Amino acid sequence: MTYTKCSGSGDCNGFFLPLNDLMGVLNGKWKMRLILCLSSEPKRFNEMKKCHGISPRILSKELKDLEINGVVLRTELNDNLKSVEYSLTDAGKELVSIILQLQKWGTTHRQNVLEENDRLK
Amino acid sequence: MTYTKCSGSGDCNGFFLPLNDLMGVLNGKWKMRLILCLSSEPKRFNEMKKCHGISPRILSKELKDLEINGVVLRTELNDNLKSVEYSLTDAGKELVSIILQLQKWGTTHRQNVLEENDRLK
DNA sequence: CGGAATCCTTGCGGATACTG
DNA sequence: CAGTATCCGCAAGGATTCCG
Repeated sequence: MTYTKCSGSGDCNGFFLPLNDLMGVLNGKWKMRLILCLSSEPKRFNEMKKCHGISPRILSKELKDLEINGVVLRTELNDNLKSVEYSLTDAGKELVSIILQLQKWGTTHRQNVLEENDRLK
Repeated sequence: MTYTKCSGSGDCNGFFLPLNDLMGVLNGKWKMRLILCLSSEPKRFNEMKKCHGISPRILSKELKDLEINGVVLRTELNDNLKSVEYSLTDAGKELVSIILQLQKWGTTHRQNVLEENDRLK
């Protein structure tokens, strides 16, 4: 698996397979947000819904996706309140640190772009 | 800016702002791929097009987005061939290492999920 | 409380042909 | 060679209502 050659029609598909997997896990508008949201502490369905202004249909679907992909753990609490708690798996916690790096990049980078735009005026 | 509290209607919006920026930069189906594709060496328009099977309209748009966000640098070569070279900026190169971490996560994680599914049979 | 069902809109991305 | 222009389908995401 080489990084340098990208000739031919689909030579680099093998190289991008793991990235495809990754994007299948983090795709969409909400997944990274939800992961960060759970990074501090486990939360219940309605807690997350209120926080982000996400519709229940989407939230349910996204959490299910994350659960299937081993990022999130769903736990039904036996408190006679039918409440459910969502938390991060170990794999999910590994993702957090990477997402935080991306976030940090976003912060400093936004700063740079803004300064650049100022300079061009 | 606290990580732990997420109560109220939109308290955590401030926290997620940098993530929004980041997702504006990396959103869509192609951006991360293109960044990785350029990580080894600068490439020209048609090189990238052939490699990924991406339509010219999308490729053009994606590259323009990446350029605006300071990830990619567009250089017109003076070789009388009207050829254009795309390369990564320093900010873009910083992104590569993070994306590679995500990719690595995808690899090991895919493995785990597959093993888990085998175990359940 | 934690969802499922239903309906609807938007815009992303693809295909193709064309241009300077 | 490096894009634009035009058209189009589909799926992601949103709003709302209902259910156990």
